[in-house]
Amino acid sequence: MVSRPSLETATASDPDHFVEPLELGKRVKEIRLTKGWTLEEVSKRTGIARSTLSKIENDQVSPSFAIVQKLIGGLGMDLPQLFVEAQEHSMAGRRDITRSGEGEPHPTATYEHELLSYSISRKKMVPFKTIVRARNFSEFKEWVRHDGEEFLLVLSGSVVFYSEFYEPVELNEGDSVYYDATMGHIVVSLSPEDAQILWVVAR
Amino acid sequence: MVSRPSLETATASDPDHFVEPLELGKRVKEIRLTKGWTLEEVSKRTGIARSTLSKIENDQVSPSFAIVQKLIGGLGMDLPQLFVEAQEHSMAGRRDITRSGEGEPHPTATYEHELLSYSISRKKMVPFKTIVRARNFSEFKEWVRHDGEEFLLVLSGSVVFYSEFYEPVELNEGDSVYYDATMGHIVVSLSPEDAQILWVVAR
DNA sequence: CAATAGAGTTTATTTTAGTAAACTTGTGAA
DNA sequence: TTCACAAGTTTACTAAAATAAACTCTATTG
Repeated sequence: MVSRPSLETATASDPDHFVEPLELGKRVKEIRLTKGWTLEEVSKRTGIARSTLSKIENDQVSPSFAIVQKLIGGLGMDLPQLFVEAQEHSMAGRRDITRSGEGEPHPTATYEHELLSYSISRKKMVPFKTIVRARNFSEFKEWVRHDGEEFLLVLSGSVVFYSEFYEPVELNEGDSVYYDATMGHIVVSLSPEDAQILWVVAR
Repeated sequence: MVSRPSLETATASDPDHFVEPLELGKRVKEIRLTKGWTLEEVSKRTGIARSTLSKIENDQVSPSFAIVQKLIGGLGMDLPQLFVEAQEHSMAGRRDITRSGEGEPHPTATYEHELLSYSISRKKMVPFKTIVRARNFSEFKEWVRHDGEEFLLVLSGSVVFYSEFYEPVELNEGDSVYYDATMGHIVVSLSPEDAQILWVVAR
C-alpha cells in the first residue's frame, strides 16, 4: 500500500473533477525502458532525484510543472508527445478507395456534397466533391466559416469564389485556391451547367 | 518583488536545464480573459483556490500536475492546446489562388509534379497536381513513403495504385483514395496518355 | 465622498512534492 | 554460498505548492 494519500485523495475528494486522465507514470516508465535507461541515468540527465523519479513512475506524487519540464528535456521529447502519444494514429497502414460517384451524398440547398473516403473516421483531412447549385451570393444567409484550412480545386465548369477579406474572383476548370476556412467563404456557379469542385478540409 | 524564490531559483540554480520555455501563466491568463472569466469563476470550475490561480498566472509557482489537469478540465481545453497554441496559425485570413498550369513545377523521372499554392509556407496541407509518367512498378527503386496522410484523386486517364499492404488497384477518372502515407505507395499510368492526378498531403 | 462590493494580490499556514540516505531485492562473480 | 553491487523502493526530512483568510485597489452607488 502507498504510504501517502496524495493522488488518490486529491482526486477522490474532489468529485466533480475527473480522475487522472492519462497515466503519466506509466508513460514515463515506458519511455525510459524503451531507451534502456535506469532511474540513475535519467536522474543524471534531468537533475531529478532518483527517488522522485521512482515516485512519479508509481504515481505516488503529482509532479510539479518544473519537474515535468526537466523530465521532458532529459528524455528528449516535446511536451505534447508526453500526452498525445498514447492515442495511436488511426490511419496506420490503411487505405480507403472511393469510386467516382460512390461517395456519401450530403445535399444542401446551395451545395450538393459527396463525401469521399467516409469509412475512415479520425483522419487529418476530409475530402469531398461538390456540385455547386448556388448561382448567387444572396442565396446564402451568411458567410460559411469553420475551423481549419481548406483547399478547393475546380473540376468542371466555372465559379466565383467570394471571401470575407478579398474581392470575389472567378475560378475556371483546373484553378485552385487554398485559404483559411475561419475566414468567411462562399462559392457560386458561373457556368451554364452547375460547376463541380473538389474540397479538402484539414483541421 | 516576489516574496519567494521558487521558480527563479529552481531554474537558475540548475544551469544545464532550460528556462521555462513557455509562459504558462501568461497563457492561462490569456485564456481566462478571452472567456471573460474572473479568478473566482475559474476557481469554482476547477476547484483550485483563487489565490493559487493568481500565483500561477503570475509565475509565482510551478503548479503541480494535478493542478494543471484540473485547470485544463475547467478551462475546457485539451493539454496540448495549453502549450502548442502559442504558435499562431499562419493562415489567418489568407487566401492563395493558383491558376491552372501555373503551379510550381517539380519534375522527377517518374512523376511530374505541379505544386499548388506554393506561396503559403506553413500550411496544414500540401496540394499538387501530378502527371504520372511511370508505366511500371519496376521504374521505382523502392516504395515511396513519408509522414502523414494522403488523398489522391484521378483527374484524367487511369492509373494503378500500388500499396504495401494491399493488392494493386486500378483507379479511373473521378476515383479517389485516402491512405496512410507511411505505408509504401506508388502510382503508375495505365491509360495510353499519361494520367493526371491530384494529391493532397497532410502531416 | 464615504460605503460597499468585486476582482486580484499577499500573508500565514497546512499540505504535498522533492531529496538524500537508508533499505530491499535481484543478479552475477569469486 | 556469500559478497558485491546495481536497480529500484521507502523513510525521514526539507523545500515548495496549495489554501483560507486578510488585504489592496478600483469602480460603483446611495
